[in-house]
Amino acid sequence: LATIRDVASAAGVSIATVSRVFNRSTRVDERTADRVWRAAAKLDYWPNNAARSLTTNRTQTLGVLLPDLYGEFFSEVIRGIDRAAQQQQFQVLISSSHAHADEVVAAARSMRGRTDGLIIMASDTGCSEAVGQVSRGVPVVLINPSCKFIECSSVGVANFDGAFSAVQHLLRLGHREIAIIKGPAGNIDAEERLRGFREAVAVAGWEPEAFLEVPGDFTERAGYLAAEVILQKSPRPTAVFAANDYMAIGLLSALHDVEIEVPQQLAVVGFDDIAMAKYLSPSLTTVHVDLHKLGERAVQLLLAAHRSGEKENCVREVLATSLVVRQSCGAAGSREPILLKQGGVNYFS
Amino acid sequence: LATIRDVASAAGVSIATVSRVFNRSTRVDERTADRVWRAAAKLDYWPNNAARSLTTNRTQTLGVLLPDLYGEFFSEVIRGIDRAAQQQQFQVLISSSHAHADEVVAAARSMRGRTDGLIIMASDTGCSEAVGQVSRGVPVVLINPSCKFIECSSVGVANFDGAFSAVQHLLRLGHREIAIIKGPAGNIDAEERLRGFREAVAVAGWEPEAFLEVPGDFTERAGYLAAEVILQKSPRPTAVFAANDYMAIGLLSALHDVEIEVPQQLAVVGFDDIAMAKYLSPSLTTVHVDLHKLGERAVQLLLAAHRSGEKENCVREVLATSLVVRQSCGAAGSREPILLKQGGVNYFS
DNA sequence: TTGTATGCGTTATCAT
DNA sequence: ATGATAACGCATACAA
Repeated sequence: LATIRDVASAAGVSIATVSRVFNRSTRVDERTADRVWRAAAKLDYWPNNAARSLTTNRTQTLGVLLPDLYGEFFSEVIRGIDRAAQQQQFQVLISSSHAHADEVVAAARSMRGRTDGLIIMASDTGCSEAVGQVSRGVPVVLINPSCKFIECSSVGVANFDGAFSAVQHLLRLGHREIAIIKGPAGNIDAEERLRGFREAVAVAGWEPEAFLEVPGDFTERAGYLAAEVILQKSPRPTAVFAANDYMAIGLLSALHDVEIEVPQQLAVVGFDDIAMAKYLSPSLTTVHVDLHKLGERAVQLLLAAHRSGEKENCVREVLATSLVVRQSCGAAGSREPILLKQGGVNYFS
Repeated sequence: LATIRDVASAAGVSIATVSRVFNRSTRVDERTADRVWRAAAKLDYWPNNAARSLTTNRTQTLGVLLPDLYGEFFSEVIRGIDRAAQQQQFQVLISSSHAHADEVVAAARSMRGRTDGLIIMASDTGCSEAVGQVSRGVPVVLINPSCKFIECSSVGVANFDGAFSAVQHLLRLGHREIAIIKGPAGNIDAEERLRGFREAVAVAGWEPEAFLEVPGDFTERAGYLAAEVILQKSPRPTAVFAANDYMAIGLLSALHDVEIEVPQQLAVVGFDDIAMAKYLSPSLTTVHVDLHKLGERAVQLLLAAHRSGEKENCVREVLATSLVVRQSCGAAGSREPILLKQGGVNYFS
């Protein structure tokens, strides 16, 4: 593989000139530059990024640390990250399966020297020191921060508000026996959504303690298994708020299997509005979250910090949610003619 | 940020010793090593990977070039790649939105010096020279190779076989008017699936020319719009083979909107078996592809080439497909009790 | 406009 | 077992 020296000698110039041509740093004589480009093309030369970042101390790369890659949730966030990064000529170094604090620290370390900054998603509480330790050297942006006390920019989702409005909607429809399928313990999103559920109940003048809370872990399986608990309670709930869509989907499967009609016999609401939600039957009423934007904003905050010399004060953003009323909660919900509603534009964008 | 020199002086040793401790290369006196670890911990030191890879010429990173990141297809492939890479202590550098040949070349170049190898997915035909040019310097593995003539390892999907068996199934159910919604022109997957469709028809003793072929581009929208064309044809088709699941989903939406019953009035079969397929109503009969394994095998082939000094002969693998018969094609298909079938294990793994 | 020379943080090859 | 030092490929301050 050709180096800058090969090109220099092939073009009859010094390596400094070759460097200048590739970096467009100083004015170079047009004919000299031309010779350089030719030589480079012939030798199939392109600067070695490892060497380049060693001298410049910039990598044009940002690292992304995720707990997992499964499902539409992460998929969409990554897509947002990738697009925003690409727009700024940045590359993306991904590393997943980091649930615990020590794994996050290890992954962050192993990226040292390869990234200009880190986007970390660690929804499990107890990652505080981990992030604190990591964020000393490199600018860090948190997605769905699990701790409010860290000095670190972050972008999150209005979990509380979303859950609150979803449950409020059920209450307004007349439901008085509402169950929740909770997310995993120690997960900040899960806890906030639970808080929103309880608050909506309390504000409506009821006792949250009287409402059934079924444990779950954000997997479809948990939603499926929750069905039994819910159906056995007496008086039987007339509505269920699942803390995420996958659990709602599992619940719908179970209800289908035991031939319980949704929403007539049991109303169901989810959270996240993954792509699948509108294709289910009945289509799923859920809390919409702009996951793409979540990733995009994380990148923008990170690059802002990176450019301002990392000394900026930390910025904390929270993305608003909106309730998407479909069929699974009864009443107003209807199956929308999916495509026609979008007009002529490509609705994938 | 601390460097190896800081640690060396803090521990009262030379930088060579620090390097040795971190690389476990030579035997180092236990007490000396201990001093080094302590000093490193105190200074929060970790080797700079850019510098390391400059001298070792290894990056422990593999690059992934994709045309897009949208949808479950890419999501699952990436997940397979990430897991396999992580298992081998490799990191993953992602770059998407590379539809055209020149973009692939540019992306590959911009990764020079940061990766030990490249996984490229460029299903568009005409990327031959691009890949040929790229694969000179770095080991490359192609996913769904668009050209059989390149000297390069690859792992693909049995598109032809999958389409063939899907259409054969429809023919066996008695359908004689079958339409296909095609994938984008120039896409190798789309072309192979079309070929499988035609061949199945021909083998059954019919004229492929007499069967309706509706253009599409793998998007849901295309499937939705195809409905009109299909329903207007006379005699009206009794079955449709969509070249991927997203188009099948779009078609199902349209049929729902105009109140055509599936499968009674029109049978539908898809391709890919994305997670959503089994939750649709009716659940979608489709050709299953192990996308996770696709990514995994790509990594394994790449690392094998990387370790063997890149001089190995190219290996070409093709992953088999299997038809998953559900409700949308009528007859045998039934809605399976999704979770119960999986037993007690976590079926996400 | 162009060339020379230094340093980036490491690993690896010699020494000792 | 440990230390000195030469690469690695490039950017850049300085000199010409």
